[in-house]
Amino acid sequence: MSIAELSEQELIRRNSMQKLVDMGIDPYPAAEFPVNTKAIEIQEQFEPEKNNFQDVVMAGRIMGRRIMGKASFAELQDESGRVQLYINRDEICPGEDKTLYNEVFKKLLDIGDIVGVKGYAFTTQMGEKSIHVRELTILSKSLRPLPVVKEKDGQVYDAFSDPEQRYRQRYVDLIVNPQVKDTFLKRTKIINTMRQFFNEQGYLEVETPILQSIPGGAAARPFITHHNALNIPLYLRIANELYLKRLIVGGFEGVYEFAKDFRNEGMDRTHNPEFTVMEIYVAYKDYKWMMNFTEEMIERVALALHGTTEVQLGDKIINYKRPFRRVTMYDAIKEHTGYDIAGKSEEELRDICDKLGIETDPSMGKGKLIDEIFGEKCEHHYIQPTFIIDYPVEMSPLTKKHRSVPGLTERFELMVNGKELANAYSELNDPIDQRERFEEQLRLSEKGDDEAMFIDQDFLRALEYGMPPTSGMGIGIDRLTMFMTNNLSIQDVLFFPQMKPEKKADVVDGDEKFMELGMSAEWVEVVKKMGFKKVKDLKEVKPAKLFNDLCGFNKKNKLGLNNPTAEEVNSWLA
RNA sequence: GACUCAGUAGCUCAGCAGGUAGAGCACAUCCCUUUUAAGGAUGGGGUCCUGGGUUCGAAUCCCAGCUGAGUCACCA
Repeated sequence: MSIAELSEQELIRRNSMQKLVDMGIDPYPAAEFPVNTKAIEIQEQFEPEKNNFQDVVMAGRIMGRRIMGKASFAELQDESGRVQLYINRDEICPGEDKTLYNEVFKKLLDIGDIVGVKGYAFTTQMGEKSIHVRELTILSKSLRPLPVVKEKDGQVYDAFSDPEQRYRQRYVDLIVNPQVKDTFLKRTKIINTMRQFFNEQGYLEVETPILQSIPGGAAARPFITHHNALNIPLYLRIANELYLKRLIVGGFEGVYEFAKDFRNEGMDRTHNPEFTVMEIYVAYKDYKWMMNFTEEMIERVALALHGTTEVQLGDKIINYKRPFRRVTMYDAIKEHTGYDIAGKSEEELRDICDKLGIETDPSMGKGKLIDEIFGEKCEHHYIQPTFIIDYPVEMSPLTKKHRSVPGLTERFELMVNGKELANAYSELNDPIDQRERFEEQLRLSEKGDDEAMFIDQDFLRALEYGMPPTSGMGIGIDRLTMFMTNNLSIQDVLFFPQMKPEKKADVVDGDEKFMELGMSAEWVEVVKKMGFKKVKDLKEVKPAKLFNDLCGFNKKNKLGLNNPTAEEVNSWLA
């Protein structure tokens, strides 16, 4: 990287690093630095009268400094939080040589540097628990200035808040915004709580293929890739449902997977092209059992995270205390539109849609029409956790037909805050019925429904061997995390949300290419700083304009260079 | 994909009846007490997102593009 591209502060930090090296201090030492205390332990457990923490070794990042003559304070931040350091010149430099304090600490260290300290805990006159530092070790020099976020009385100043930068440079976001770190700690706790719940029941955590030759188990546009050795197309999975069911056929009675799925569709605050779903399948159960299981799981997650079932979400409080309300889809539609759609034909449904002001198109079948009515008129009303049950068969090609109501299936979706959180069925295990449903999907596809499912012949073969009655459930982990951590955007619960790639800097011609034109090195730097990255770009400018701009730049930036003559500039561009 | 808003110093943001680019923090030099959004003094730092246009003159007005956010469309 050429000097011209670095900011003043970056140059200063690089110089500081070089000075450290010149003093014989390695800015990136290799040796282990064994730590015995975390910041949070000092904050929570240090008591002066107990005289504990008198021999601590800590490491972390310097997040703030207050330098006063021969004593200073600094904020050390480790994974657990922050603790104040007290550094006294004559203690870290007992002899005549005060270099470590005056030079190394005061001048060469910066906010963002990673250091190790040895010392003892004490309380300052202001009453803050702190570490009295006896020994200071540089563990890693930081070459880029970190945003400095300050806070007083809960008020945050100069927050690092630009969403683009926060998502692109999540590492910076995590360093300076503690609530961000907290969200991700909670995300892991959600997953751990669920995993523990499943393992207690003896269910088996499994892994199934991400690269699939038939993208099945859901209706969505897949990402496509190509396998060279086999010379076949492969798809990134849109769901893992069909593989988990194959394992139930194989004799496992409870399997689950935390799975990344991929869908090549639009992105917004609730959709990312790759996202995490947990799917679980349990043999000899039905969707009623699964409802109880699901609400127990979710209540448990809420309690593990918050110690209560009541969780803030935006301006609402969601109460995850079970049992959740259960409403059939028909009742939901009756409740919010006044129409009883039981037994209605496709034509009648289309008519109802017209009356409700819902747009339809001819490719929509009965199921799709009902789905539209529910989505437009009902879904957003279900703020508190509610199971919507018994979906029309047309919308549920993998679901067993309802045991008593014709035209419906044994399916539920869990709605929270007006959004789908989980989806579950009594799984269709009748291979003849399943084949017919797939063929119906094929007809929909030919009719123009581009999200209809493919037929997976091997899956049908598996069902023909016999799958026990099974209930399965899938739950969006990203969405669950959003609900449980009060984040309204999926980007805030993914470490690295998908972004358009940053424009990579244009390729820059080497200095020597410019110098071949007859330019001196100092002017090459000026020309590059003015934005000419290639010799070619330079040649496109009129010599007179370049001459003017060069002299102007020299003057404006007080470079103090001797201006070239117009003839010289002419000769460069010749 | 459509519309709306935004892009100015390392960070947060002012400046927009067009007339020499500003503040706070951060940074540098100096003073300093166990200080805490530390304080005081001085100073350096900018392709005002990019490219066109209007104009004697554009950060500011107009057009196009890039990136992001929001709304909608699409989408379990």
